[in-house]
Amino acid sequence: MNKQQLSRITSKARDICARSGGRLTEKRQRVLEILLLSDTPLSAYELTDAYGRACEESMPTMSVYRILKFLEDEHLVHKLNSTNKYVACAHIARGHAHEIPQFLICGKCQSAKEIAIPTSIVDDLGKLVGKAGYTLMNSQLELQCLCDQCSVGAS
Amino acid sequence: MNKQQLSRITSKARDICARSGGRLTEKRQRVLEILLLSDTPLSAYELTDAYGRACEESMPTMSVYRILKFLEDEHLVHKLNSTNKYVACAHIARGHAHEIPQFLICGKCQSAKEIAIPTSIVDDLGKLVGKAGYTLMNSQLELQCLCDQCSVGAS
DNA sequence: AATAAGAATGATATGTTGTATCATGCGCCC
DNA sequence: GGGCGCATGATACAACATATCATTCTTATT
Repeated sequence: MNKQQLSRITSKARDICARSGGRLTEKRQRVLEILLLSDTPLSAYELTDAYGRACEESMPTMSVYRILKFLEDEHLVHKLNSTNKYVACAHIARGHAHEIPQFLICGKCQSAKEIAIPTSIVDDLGKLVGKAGYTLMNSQLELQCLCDQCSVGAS
Repeated sequence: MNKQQLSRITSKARDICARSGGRLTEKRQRVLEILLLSDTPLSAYELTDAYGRACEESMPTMSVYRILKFLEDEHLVHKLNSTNKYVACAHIARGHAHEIPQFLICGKCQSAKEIAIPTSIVDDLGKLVGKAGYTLMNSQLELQCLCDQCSVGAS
């Protein structure tokens, strides 16, 4: 991702925050940028370290958690429950559809790709859940995978 | 669950362990029983407490973790990654098919129901994942739901 | 510009989940 | 019954997360 793309995304993110009455402060923006530039999801503590390296000044982990919560509330960041790590939303630049995010997580290189679940599968799941006596409230799938690159390397 | 059902399941569990060269010791069996009798998934620390209450003697949490690992390896217990809690496998008594488990977790009463995912949905997911450049290695879905009972209560 | 209100961040403590490691106990086989 | 291996206990610590109160920064209003 180049600088231009990054600034386009953060600018869009700023708009999204403003619309909900929030503010994308410099620290919040830096945290978001670190996640946008990272190849893999990061834990709150890894983010704390990365922030320290990137900004020549440290941030308490507590603040990182608060900022992550803010960014999650604005749908700019997602949390991976299976790994306790955080990723930037892949759809900030384009309309930001608020679809339920699905993640493919490579078990080898830890990369995570955000994809959209087709309506048909969601519907099938919903029916299945209904037959079991439950109602689907939300479904952020996190699928344990191997990415093609790691697949090749392991051959 | 009555005593007869319970002993039928633990007996079956003992067979499963024996077949893989393991032993369902008294402590392992007690931990399994606590999970079988619990209405909701339990964390390792909740299990430690429950064990203490049920058995008039305490067990170090470390041992609970070890026992949970053993039971997981024998496919007698599953871990819910989204909540860091543990549930007894719902299929111990009947052949124990080793399907990929799927869980419906009620956000209100915390109950978790283990269901089987139809092959068609798994296949669809696999294709989707393939198109995204990944290979599905394993898929234990944990769907955030509301159970019918809680649904009614909230009306 | 002074100031008051509220939002954002810092600092500190503590709770929760999980792993590492070494010691001890216990059953089983020869 | 002596030794071997598996199971458990005890202790320490690492990683993830929240609670709470203090401080600083923004912004609106006068």
